[in-house]
Amino acid sequence: MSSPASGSTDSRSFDLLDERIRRWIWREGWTELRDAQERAVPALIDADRDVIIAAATAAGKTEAAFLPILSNLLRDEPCSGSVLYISPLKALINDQWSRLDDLCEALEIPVTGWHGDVSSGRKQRFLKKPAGVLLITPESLEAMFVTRGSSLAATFGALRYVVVDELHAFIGSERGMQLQSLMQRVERVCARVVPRVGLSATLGDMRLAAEFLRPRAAQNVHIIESGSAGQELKILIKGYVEKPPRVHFEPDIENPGLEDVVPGSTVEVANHMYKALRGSNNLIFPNSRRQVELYADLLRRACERDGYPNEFWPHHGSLSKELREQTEQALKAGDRPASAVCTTTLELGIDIGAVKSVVQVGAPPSVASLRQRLGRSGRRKGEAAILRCYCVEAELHSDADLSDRLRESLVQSVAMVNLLLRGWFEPPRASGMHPSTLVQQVLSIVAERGGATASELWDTLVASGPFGAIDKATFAAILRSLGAKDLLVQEAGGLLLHGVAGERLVNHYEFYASFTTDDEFRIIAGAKVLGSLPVSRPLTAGQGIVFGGQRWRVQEVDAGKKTVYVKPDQGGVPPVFDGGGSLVHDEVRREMFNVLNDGQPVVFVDATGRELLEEARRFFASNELASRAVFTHGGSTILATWSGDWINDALVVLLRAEGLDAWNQGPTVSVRTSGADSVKDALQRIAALTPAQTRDALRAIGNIDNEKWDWTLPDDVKRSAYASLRLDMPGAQALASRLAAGWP
DNA sequence: GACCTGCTGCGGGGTG
Repeated sequence: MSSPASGSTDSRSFDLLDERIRRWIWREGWTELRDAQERAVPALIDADRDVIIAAATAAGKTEAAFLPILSNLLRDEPCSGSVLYISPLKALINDQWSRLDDLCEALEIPVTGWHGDVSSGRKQRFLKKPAGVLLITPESLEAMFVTRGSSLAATFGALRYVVVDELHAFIGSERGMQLQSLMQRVERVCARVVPRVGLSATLGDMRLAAEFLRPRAAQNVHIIESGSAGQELKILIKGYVEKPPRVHFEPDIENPGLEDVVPGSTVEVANHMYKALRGSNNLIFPNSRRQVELYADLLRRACERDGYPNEFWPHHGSLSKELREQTEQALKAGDRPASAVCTTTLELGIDIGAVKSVVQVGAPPSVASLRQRLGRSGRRKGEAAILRCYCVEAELHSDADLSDRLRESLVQSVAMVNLLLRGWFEPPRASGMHPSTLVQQVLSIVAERGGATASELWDTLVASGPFGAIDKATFAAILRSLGAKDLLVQEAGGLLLHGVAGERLVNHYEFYASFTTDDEFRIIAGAKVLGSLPVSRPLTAGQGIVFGGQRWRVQEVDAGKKTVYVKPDQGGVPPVFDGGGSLVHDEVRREMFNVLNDGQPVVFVDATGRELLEEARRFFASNELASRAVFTHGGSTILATWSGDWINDALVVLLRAEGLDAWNQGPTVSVRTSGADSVKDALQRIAALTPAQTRDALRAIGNIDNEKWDWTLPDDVKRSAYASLRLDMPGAQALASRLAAGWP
C-alpha cells in the first residue's frame, strides 16, 4: 500500500478489507499498514481460527484486530453479527470505546461499552438488538450468565469472535481461570466454537499464551509476533548509603507507637530526581503506595520551593478516581511537563502518551514488570528508552544483616537489568489449581442453567474446561463440602441447586469478581495493635517477622479473627530492603550469584553503586560463597541457596516442620541453631520425605485461606491449592538433598 | 517485605 491516497496499492491485506474501511484508512491519512496489521488481516478476516497478536504497545494492535473483524461483520447488511471484546480494566474499555466508536459510526456498526459504570439503559439497548461490538469486563460477563442465563443463547447467537485484550494480565491468576471458564461457557451457549483473539504487548512464552487462549488445541493458534525494531536503551543505576532521618512527620495515627520519619537518603534521592526529571514527562515507580505519597510530596515541595508550578502527581489504587484522572490528564495533556509517581496502576495499557524516562526506586518486583514499565518510555521513533534506578543501601555496622552485607537491593537490580538486556523475563506461573474459582464457576453455572448435575459440571469445567488439574475425587470432595456448607443442595433426581446460603451469596453483586481484595491481618503485640498488613507468605507460630521497622516473633495466627499475635524479638536491626514483597524467581537469584561472583565492573552503575557492589563482592569472596553453600554468620547457620522464593519458602516450611527455627532471607535461608549437624540431619530427612509427608508440613501454616472461596473447601484441598501457587516443594527437596550431600 | 483489577437490581426522588 505505497500510496493509498491515489487508490493504488501493493498490499494484499489492504485489498482484503471492506471498501468502507479502506476509505476510513485513507481519511485518517495512513500511508501504510503496520507489520502486525498487515499480518492480522488474512488471519482474522474469515473468522476461521484462533489468533494471538503480540506487538509493542504503540504498534496499533487494536486496529490490527478490528480492521479485519469489522470487515467480516460488514459482509452482512445491516450488521447482524457480534464481537465480544474482554478487557481487564474499565478505563481501557472507555479508551477503546472512543477509538472504535469513531470508526464504527461511519460503518453503522454499534459499539457498546458494558461495565459497572455503564447505565442500564445502554445495556438494555444492546440486549434488544445484540449486534456489533460489545466491550466488557470478565465480571460483567459473569453477571450476564448469573442474571440472564436463559436468554444468553439469543444474545450470543450471532457471535463471531471473542477478543481478549492484555492477555498477559490474565495468565496464571484467578481472573484468568474465570475468563477461560467464561469463554468455554460462551461457546456452550452458542453450541459451536467461536474464534478467540488474544492481544498483548509482552508475551514471552507464546506456547503458554496459546495454551491459555485455547486449552487442548494450542497448536492450532495462529501467532503473530511483531518484534520492536531494536530500540536503543539507556540505563543508569545510582547507589546511595542510608543517612539518618532529616525530616520528622507527625506520628502515624493508624500505627501508634511507630515513629514515622524520612531518611536523609530519601531526601537525597528525591532531590536528584527533581533535577533530572523536571521539565519532561516521566513515570516514577517506588514499590509501595506509602513511598509514592512520600516521593510525590517531596517532589511537589521542591517545585514550590523553587517557585515552579507542580509537575509531580501521585497515582495508586487507594486514590479516588478523580485524583487518578487528574494525574492521567496532566500526563496526556502535553501542554506542560508532568511526571507521575505511581504503583502498578500505570503499568497496563491506559493511554497516557509518551514519557521520556522510567524511574525505578528500589529493586523492581520482577523483570517482567520492569520490562512492561520500560515499554512506556521512548515510544517516539528515534528516541531512546531511558531507565533510572535508585538503590539505597544500609550503613554497615558490626551486626549487619546478610541482606545488607550482600547489598541485596542493588545486586538484585543489576541482575534484573542483565536479564532484561538478555531478553529474559519470568514466565507466568500457570500451574495453580485455583479450586476457589472452580467453586465460583460451579455456583454460577447452577444459576445460569437453573440447576445442573455433577457430571454436567465436571464436563463443562474440568473435562473440557480450564480446571484440568483437579481430579475426580477432589471434585467430588469439593461438591460434598459445598453441600455441607449449604451452598448446594441435591434434588432426588441428582440435580444440584443452590442451598439457602448459596442463594444468598450468588444473588449479591460481590459474587461476580473471582478475586477478593486483600484481607489484612491485624498485628497485635500484648495489648497494643501495631497495625495491619496483607499476608500472602506462609506464616507459622514461632516464626520471626519484620513489621514497622522492628523484629517480632509470631506467637499465634488466628485465621478466623485475621489476627497475628506477636512479641518483640531480639536479633539486631532488620535489613534495609526496598524491593517490595513480591516473589523473586530462581533465575534472578542465580543471576545475583553471577553478579557477585564476577569481578568485572558493571558499566551502568554509578561510582557509589560500584563501591557498594565491591563491598558485597568482598563479603561474597571472603566467605567463599562461590563454592560454599553452608556457613555461619551472627550465630546462625546460613544456607546459601541462591534459589527463588517458591523454593526458599517451601524449604522454610519443611525445616520448621522439623522443629528448626528457619526463615527466608532472600538469597539465603537462615537457621538459628546451636548445632549445624542438626540442620544437616533435618535436610537429609526432608530430602527423603514422601509427597504425603510434605503435605503434612503444610498443616502448620496459619494463613491458609488465600483465595475468595477457600473457606468453602476441604482443608487438604486448600492447602494443596496454596502450595500449588506459592511453594515449590519438589524444588525444595532437591535443594535439601544437594545441600546435605555437599555438607562441609 | 507489595501492588492491581471488579460489581446488579431496584426503589426513591428529581427533572424534562
